[in-house]
Amino acid sequence: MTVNPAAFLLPNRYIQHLFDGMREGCSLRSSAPHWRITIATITDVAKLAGVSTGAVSRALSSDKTLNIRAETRERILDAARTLNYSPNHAARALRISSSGVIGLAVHDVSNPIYSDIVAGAQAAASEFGYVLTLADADVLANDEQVFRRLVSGKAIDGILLQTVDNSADFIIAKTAESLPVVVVNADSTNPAVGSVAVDDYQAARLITAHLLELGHTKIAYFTIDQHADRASLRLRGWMDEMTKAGLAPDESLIVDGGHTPEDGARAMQLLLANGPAATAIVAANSLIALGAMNACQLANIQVPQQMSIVGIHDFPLARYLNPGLTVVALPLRELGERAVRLLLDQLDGQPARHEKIAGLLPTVMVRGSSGPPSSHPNS
Amino acid sequence: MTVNPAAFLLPNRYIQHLFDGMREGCSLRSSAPHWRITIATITDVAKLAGVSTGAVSRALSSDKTLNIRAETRERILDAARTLNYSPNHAARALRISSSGVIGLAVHDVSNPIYSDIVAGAQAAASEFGYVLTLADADVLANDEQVFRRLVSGKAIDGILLQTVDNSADFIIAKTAESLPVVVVNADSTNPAVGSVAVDDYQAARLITAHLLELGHTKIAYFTIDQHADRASLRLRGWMDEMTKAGLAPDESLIVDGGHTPEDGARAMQLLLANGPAATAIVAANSLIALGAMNACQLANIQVPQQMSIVGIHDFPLARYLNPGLTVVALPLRELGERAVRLLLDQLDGQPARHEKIAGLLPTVMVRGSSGPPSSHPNS
DNA sequence: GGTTAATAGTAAATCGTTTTACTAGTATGT
DNA sequence: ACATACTAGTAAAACGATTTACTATTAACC
Repeated sequence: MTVNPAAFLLPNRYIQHLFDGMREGCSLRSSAPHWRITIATITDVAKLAGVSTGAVSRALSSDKTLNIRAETRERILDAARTLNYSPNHAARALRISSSGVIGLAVHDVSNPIYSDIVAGAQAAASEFGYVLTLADADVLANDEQVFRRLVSGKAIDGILLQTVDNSADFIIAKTAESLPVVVVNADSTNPAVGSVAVDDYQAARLITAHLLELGHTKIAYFTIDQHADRASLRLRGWMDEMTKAGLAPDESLIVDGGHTPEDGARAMQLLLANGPAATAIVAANSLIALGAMNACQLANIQVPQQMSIVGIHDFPLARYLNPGLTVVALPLRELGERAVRLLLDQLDGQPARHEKIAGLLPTVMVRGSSGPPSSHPNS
Repeated sequence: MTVNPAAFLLPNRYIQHLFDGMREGCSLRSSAPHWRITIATITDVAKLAGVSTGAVSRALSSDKTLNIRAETRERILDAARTLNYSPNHAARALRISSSGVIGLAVHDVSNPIYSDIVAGAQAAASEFGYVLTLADADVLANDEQVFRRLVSGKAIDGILLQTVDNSADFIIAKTAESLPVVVVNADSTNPAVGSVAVDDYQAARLITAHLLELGHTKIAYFTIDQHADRASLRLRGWMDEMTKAGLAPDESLIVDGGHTPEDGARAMQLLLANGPAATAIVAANSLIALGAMNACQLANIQVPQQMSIVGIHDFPLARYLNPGLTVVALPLRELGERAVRLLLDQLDGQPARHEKIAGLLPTVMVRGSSGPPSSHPNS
């Protein structure tokens, strides 16, 4: 969310070596006469070095089975550098039938909940020399052409799918027949489809425990209407933690939270209108929590003095809310990274795996929106 | 920022026609034996229809110069449907030397300020049958390999660059020699590079006018340290509007605002510590405004009663802040769309153009963070 | 009946790589 | 002197689409 201050688009230190020796004079067959620089092909390099294209290809990829004199190798490398050669992506992809591109279908790029996943995937992909193409899942769903071009046209080697509900099971299964697929933060029953997930259950328990420690006993839960499986894990986390504390979770404390701030505000109004006197709320996602907090402000209910509100998942702006939103942070960046690794393993021919991110536990970020209940001795 | 409620990943209605007729039985030469479905090539279609591959290609692209019987054409179309054929992306790209992919180099996908641009570009790209590859500008800058693969490898047909400062001018010029380039929300002095920008000057004037109308006379300005040219336009907008109102803009009212919420908070503390008694602040970007608002809360200064704060650029969470942040909304979605159109025009061989988005004026979104000054009769 | 024109396609080159199989030439061993 | 092995590469066939130039066949016209 914050801009990296050191992030120049293309810093000066980059300029030197990148364009050294780039120049004209390569084979001219571009159909677009207005580009001044023509891109060198492997044939240009071969000619300049006085060898065959095969030798160039094998030298540049340091093929061990190629017998070549050190001097010749140097000549080839020099020629490649001089012409600023880099293999044509399409030709290479066609020959080796692999594009070096992986797709990430995401619902809403601007949703802060997903941006960490994207960042993690981006990092892991480029670490392994892959390029990440961000496809809008809605576009994919609505535009058959684009989807076909990507999947059937072999434009991508594999795809990371972020599902929001379970209605896509069939299509995932079908896609997985022609392409490696990993579903992100969802469980997959399909053995051909890999999956990674964070520990939603633990996260819900931890954040509920935080409220219990503050002395709350009447803790409501705002559900999320997406990710059926993930949602039930979070709900169960709240339930189990309540039960463990000797508080039988009251059915009336569970409110339908939707998934947007607007939905969260509605849920809050509902709770205030006819619910029991809850003193705290666990929202199944932070956007819901945000809406709930907003509704409290409109209804003149002090947060956290009269109502503590916490969310599941941290996002960069959460600490700048007034009050700052207490949340449990999920390792979503790591989720994105692991998803890419899983996909690359499948590309290597390994069977699909199902992982849960266990190493990095969810952590509670205490901010202003949670405090002891007003009836509690601490208050 | 909010999730589109209708956004299933791949809705059921999509399933029917997409995979109708997908089946096995095509030519088998996949090197990965664990994928059950092999993708059909144009040769498979030609064989099934009993024609040459040339006929298939020309029929599917509805080549006008092809003389073909309606019956034969039907047979070809049927065969393509049956095999669920879709042209191999790499082969096609190699032959026509155009990938159908455009790159968008963005700094921080998760920055809410940029997400509208991405969404607009995404929409426009897929409208014209292009795929958008989101490249992280930092990765591009740090990883020569990736950049070369994209640019010199012809993996993308053109690139949209979002610059943050002017240090990249040289590299942009160099890139523009081999690829069409459009810089987004920045001015370009290079005639070979296209550019689109919103009306930052008007935006600053409008939001300043809003504060003046409320009765403020001591309006401070928090500068932004990026986008040198854009930044000065915003500053000039504030200055001119102040001057027009007969208020000679006091130099001490201009504070260095940085570009993150943290920077904004620091600027606020500086203003409070030794500045004159400003009653309102125009922040050159909304993240700065957010930080400033946060600092006020920590310093126990009521917003907007004791201090009005407004920002330039709207983002989805702005209305859920407490109080909601008054901003001037920039047509950034349109900016992304126009950038893509400009790039596609350049791909068509048209010269690079420089556009300012004039049709859609910036609009002031009044929320809770701005109000009349306490000393004003209205208050 | 012979020329021209339209119809209905096809054959083959091409895009730029990668990779397999092969070939000269030289060196080694017996 | 002959077979064997090594060195230092090369030639050519893919990969899957597009496109240009061409070819049969039939029809029309004078």
